[in-house]
Amino acid sequence: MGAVKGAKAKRMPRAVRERQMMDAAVQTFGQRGYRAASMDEIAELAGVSKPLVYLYLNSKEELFTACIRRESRALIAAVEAAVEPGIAADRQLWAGLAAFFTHTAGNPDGWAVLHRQARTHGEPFAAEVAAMRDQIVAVVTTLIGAAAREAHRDRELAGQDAAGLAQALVGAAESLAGWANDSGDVSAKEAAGTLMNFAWMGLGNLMVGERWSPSR
Amino acid sequence: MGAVKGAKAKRMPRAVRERQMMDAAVQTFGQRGYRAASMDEIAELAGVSKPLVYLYLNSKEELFTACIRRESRALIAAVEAAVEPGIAADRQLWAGLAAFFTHTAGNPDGWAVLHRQARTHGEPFAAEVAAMRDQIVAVVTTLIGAAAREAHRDRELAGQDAAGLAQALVGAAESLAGWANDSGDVSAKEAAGTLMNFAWMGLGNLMVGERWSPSR
Amino acid sequence: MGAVKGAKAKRMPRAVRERQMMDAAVQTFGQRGYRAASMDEIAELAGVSKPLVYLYLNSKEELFTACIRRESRALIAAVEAAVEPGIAADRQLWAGLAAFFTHTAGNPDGWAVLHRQARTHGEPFAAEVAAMRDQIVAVVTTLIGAAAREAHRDRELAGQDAAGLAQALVGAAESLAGWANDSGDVSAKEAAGTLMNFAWMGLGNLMVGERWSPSR
Amino acid sequence: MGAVKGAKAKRMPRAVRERQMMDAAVQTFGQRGYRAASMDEIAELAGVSKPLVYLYLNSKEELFTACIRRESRALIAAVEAAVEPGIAADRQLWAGLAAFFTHTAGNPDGWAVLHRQARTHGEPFAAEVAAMRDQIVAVVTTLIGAAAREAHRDRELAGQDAAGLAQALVGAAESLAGWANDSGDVSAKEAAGTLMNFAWMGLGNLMVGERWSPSR
DNA sequence: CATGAATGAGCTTTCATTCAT
DNA sequence: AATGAATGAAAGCTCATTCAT
Repeated sequence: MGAVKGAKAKRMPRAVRERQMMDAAVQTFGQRGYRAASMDEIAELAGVSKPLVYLYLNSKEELFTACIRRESRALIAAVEAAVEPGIAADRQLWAGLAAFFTHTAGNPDGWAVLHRQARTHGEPFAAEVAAMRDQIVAVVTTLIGAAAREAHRDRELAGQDAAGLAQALVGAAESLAGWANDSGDVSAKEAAGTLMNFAWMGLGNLMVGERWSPSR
Repeated sequence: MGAVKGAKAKRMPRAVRERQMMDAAVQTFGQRGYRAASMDEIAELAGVSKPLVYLYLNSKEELFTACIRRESRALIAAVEAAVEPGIAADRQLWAGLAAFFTHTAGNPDGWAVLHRQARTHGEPFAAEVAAMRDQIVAVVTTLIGAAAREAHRDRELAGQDAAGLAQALVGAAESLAGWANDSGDVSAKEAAGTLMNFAWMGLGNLMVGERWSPSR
Repeated sequence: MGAVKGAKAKRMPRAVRERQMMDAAVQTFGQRGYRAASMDEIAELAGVSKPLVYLYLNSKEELFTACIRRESRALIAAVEAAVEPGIAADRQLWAGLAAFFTHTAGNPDGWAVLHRQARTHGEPFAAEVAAMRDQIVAVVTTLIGAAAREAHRDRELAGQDAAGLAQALVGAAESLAGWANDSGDVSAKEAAGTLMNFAWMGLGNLMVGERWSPSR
Repeated sequence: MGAVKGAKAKRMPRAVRERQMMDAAVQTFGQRGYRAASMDEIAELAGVSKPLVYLYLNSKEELFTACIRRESRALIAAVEAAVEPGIAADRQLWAGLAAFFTHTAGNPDGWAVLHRQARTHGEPFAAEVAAMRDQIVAVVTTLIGAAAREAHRDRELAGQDAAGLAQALVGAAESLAGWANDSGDVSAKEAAGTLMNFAWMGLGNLMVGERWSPSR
């Protein structure tokens, strides 16, 4: 993860070459940032010449956009694959969060591209990432809706509210991820547990000793 | 808000010029990003020549650092001014959050510098903003501890727990602030309310219709 | 001499372009000095764009260092090629001096780079040229030692003495070279003759034991 | 020597201020070189504001020229003061050389300005230093002429020859000075002695008509 | 007598991008 | 399918020089 094949191998099929380039690009964009990443560096890391990068991916902007799309799809796929429909809503949420932490921890450059770089560099890219966020929000909203119905309540949360809550959840997750990494050895599942405690039970309940647990 | 005096006025005292330059820098860095912002643009926006910017602020890096510091101080000051010691912990938290959202909404470029740009562009700057964040997290941790004691419970939250929760809360707030600014039509008080609902009550309670309210 | 092909010829192999650039650089550095020479001027004189100069030679400092090295090697080679081992020491010395004056006269910009510019602009460059000078001084020291032995005298010049005399001789030669170039109308052979007259008649006496003393 | 008064003292007579500026300028030009020396640095070292430097000395070029003139005069004066007319020519030469070594060793920045910087930076300055050199050459020529007459020889050395010899002498002196400094503790008088050994024994023979020739 | 404020012009360096092969 | 050669444009930074006070 992170390291990219540098060994020169000539005449590879286009799809393979393209993947190598995107791997190199994600790594470079994630670590250096959009502006600081140079096409030279990306090409060298991918083990190809610069004109080839342009032949396949047209421009720095398109390359960055392609990276955002690829990483978005991968993240969404990881989260969606983890959520088992049919089980209780809170369990689904927990599974989704765990998958989110696992994927971002195992793919830090991709996550950096999505979370830090794409939102930092103006309209063309921010829109791209907003679309992905909307998809995640939709998943969360659905889960919350389902939970509300489970609770036998007609009054669902309004869309705006759900969007805000999803924002807060992702922000809390990001923050926890950074803190957990710095504090040493907190696993993705532990982080998901902590976050569920916070999000599902609320501080008010936590303070009177209640806890959320996956095996509740 | 954002707009800077463009009218050329010659021979101003250094302190005034410096403020103009920093205003222009915050605006430019916040909107374009650290790399994309050019010293030319900053100078022009400030209504001075580039050499003067260098004479007073030495380098792009120092200028950016100065912006981060100034905006950090302003944000901390705004939050601390809002928190009235002595009242109930949840009310204090709400007041702090409201001040936070108010300040970031009224100062979007400054907030972008702190939240988006400074953390995206490497160690010298990230450290600067991390220090400020730690100050805020410390305040929140204290509030959560106080709230736990108020709940007349001997069993306090462990230090680690409180710290983790504070991290999650601050992350959620940061994320919401960006979202509220972008969405345009969410007021600071609404955002603070949403977050208190989420954080204090927990999703579990929200879905069965309970709400947190400041006038509880 | 000095003039460089200005005719634009596109797509030349790297080695050729590099030589053109170095030619232009030596000319420009020699005439303007290190600081006053601009990369723009060098690139234009070489008939290429500035980025190409940087692509091949990395920086002004490295370019200057490369010039010093190339000119050093050329000068040493010219002198060494002229000295025929086996003939009398004074004839060897004369041949070396003549070659030295011929080379510097035919290559005034290169000589200016070595003698005037490199020594004037700080450690990185001065060290480079000092190494070359030491090589020449070593050769001359050896010659003087050999001459002393040829004089059938048991009392050789002490090592220190020979080294000091070599220093003085090389210094005198360097000084004369600059003067001969500036005066225009002094040929290399004339300069070599003048210096031999001055130096050898003195050395001749020293080697048979005579000394000058203030209290003579 | 070298260090310049930095203490601020207001309202000094013009002559004093000018001297302070020139001291600072010589030091800065000598150490940094003409181009690398900045008027800012000179003004600060002199303890005055930049406009004052311009008021008194008009421009960087004029300032540099003034430095060259002042240092030239000082060097010439030192040498001329040491040469006692009436004593033997070789003793006079020795006295002059000793004074030269003493002055340049005690005034390294001034000597650097004359020997390294002035000759390195184009016409306006090179001419200035050439004039000084001519004066020294004239002194040496006179001495040699006197010596030739002392030797009861009618045939004097031609002017060109004398100029070349003076060049060689100064070059040898410079070279020896550098070498002596690096080798540790060779005093000005010792250096002068070594050089006289080298030069005078040679000159002595030249003046009685001997010549070296390649076909000897 | 002395200076704080200010700038036009130029420098080194980098980068995204394109030919010609 | 792939690349070595080449560049226009712009960015960060510095400096000699001048006003207005």
